Amino acid sequence: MSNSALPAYRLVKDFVKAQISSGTWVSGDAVPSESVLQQQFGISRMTVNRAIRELASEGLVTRIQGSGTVVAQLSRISSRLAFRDIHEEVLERGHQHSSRVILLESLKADASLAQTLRLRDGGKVFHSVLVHFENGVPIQFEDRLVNPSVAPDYLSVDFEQTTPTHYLLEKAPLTEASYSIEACLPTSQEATALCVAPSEPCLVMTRCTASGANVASLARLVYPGTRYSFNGNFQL
Amino acid sequence: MSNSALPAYRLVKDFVKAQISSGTWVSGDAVPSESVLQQQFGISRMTVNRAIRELASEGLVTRIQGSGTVVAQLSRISSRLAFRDIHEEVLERGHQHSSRVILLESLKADASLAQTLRLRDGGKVFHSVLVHFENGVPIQFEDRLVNPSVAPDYLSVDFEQTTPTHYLLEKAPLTEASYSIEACLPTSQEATALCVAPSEPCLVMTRCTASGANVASLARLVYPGTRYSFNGNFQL
DNA sequence: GAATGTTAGTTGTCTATACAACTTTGAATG
DNA sequence: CATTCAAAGTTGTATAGACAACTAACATTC
Repeated sequence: MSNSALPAYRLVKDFVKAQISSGTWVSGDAVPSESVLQQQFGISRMTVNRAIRELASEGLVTRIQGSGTVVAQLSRISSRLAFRDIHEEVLERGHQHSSRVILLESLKADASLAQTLRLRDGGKVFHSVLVHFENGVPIQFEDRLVNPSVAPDYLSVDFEQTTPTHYLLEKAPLTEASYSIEACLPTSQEATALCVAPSEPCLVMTRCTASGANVASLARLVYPGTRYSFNGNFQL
Repeated sequence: MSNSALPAYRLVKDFVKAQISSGTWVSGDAVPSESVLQQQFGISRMTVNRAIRELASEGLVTRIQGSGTVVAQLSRISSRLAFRDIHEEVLERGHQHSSRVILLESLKADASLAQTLRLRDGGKVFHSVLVHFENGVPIQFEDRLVNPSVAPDYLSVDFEQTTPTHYLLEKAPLTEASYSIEACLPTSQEATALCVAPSEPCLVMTRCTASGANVASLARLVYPGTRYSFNGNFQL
């Protein structure tokens, strides 16, 4: 079923990967120069260059102009962690998604909030609180603050039809985001909304997203510990 | 301080990125074909090809051979989550790392464990339990099962000098890993070792690593919720 | 020995060209 | 109308060559 004829640059990549994953070459070892690989494989230097350049961008080797290429330190496993819109995520599992709006309001920013959202002190901020359900079971509590200059009509959106994440991504292209994942106990409001005991640990993601120069939104996403986990995998 | 002369492929990349981050081009929009960009920038097609190919590997655009290139769905933020050796991680924060070995033993695998580690039923498995400290404060409880065929002398290593993660990475090049992050209550043993109340939520990472055809290790890493969080960021 | 210049080797970038593989469109055919 | 075929456009891969930028080792000079 595998492609009978892999492109040449893939052969070079796979060869180097095999040396690394078999332990033949270890961290710090020199990778043959482009001209050596070029001759060994009987291909042009540009093709070798592409292969090794891609390996470098994948973090497997380190290149130093003028010096050479070495096998990278693999002490840090690095894998892509993806945050999908909760709506899409649930649908992807073949389940049904619904949500309930608990609160949708406008409030005045205090000093620290104004600073986080890069607004003037006392400026208006939109605030939404929702619960998301997967097949009728509460799975995410979403408490969100939104910069009005990014989404002026945020308060008039029907968030039982579309999610705040989806709406915001449409209104303001995402350019930057930072997040933090912790384990916390839910507040009493969160425990009630998620139908969990106040003593049950929850995964809490705090996420700040920016669009260009504006901070778009600050969200606190609470997941019941027994019903949700972040998963991922890494492959050489 | 910025490079006065960026290479041509970077100019093309930055141009396309700017269109996306400004919202001029949105998800699904067609990106100009390579020949169009080639003429607009007055450069060769290979250079344009490199630029767009790299954007595709970064997930910003989607290419379909024969059809064209479109702006990708950005509904999933994807950022690299790195797992570093706890020792390096603590040092990187400028703090001091130490660890205490609680248990180091050999045991017989039951059926389910043998299957997970891809061993024969009843085979020998190494088992280690450690606590890691950051500046003397317990920060990670590490319960680990190790495949003896990958690290035969695991039991004779001094894990107050080196960490299991570091040792295993040296003995067996990592080729694959999968992980899961949850919020749980600690077991009584974990609570005691981490000096936290049994009711305090903890972040639990379960991680399975493989080296070639062998499953190398299965680890349960427990972090006190109040002292640890996973952080990351995304940038267009 | 120390400083300087030279040289060979390496990676970084770019070009012009070529052909293959695939998609889409539209024309020709039945 | 439906099918088939052809053509144009797009991306995927590869080449041979060129020059720039940088590093490391060596030789020369002071």
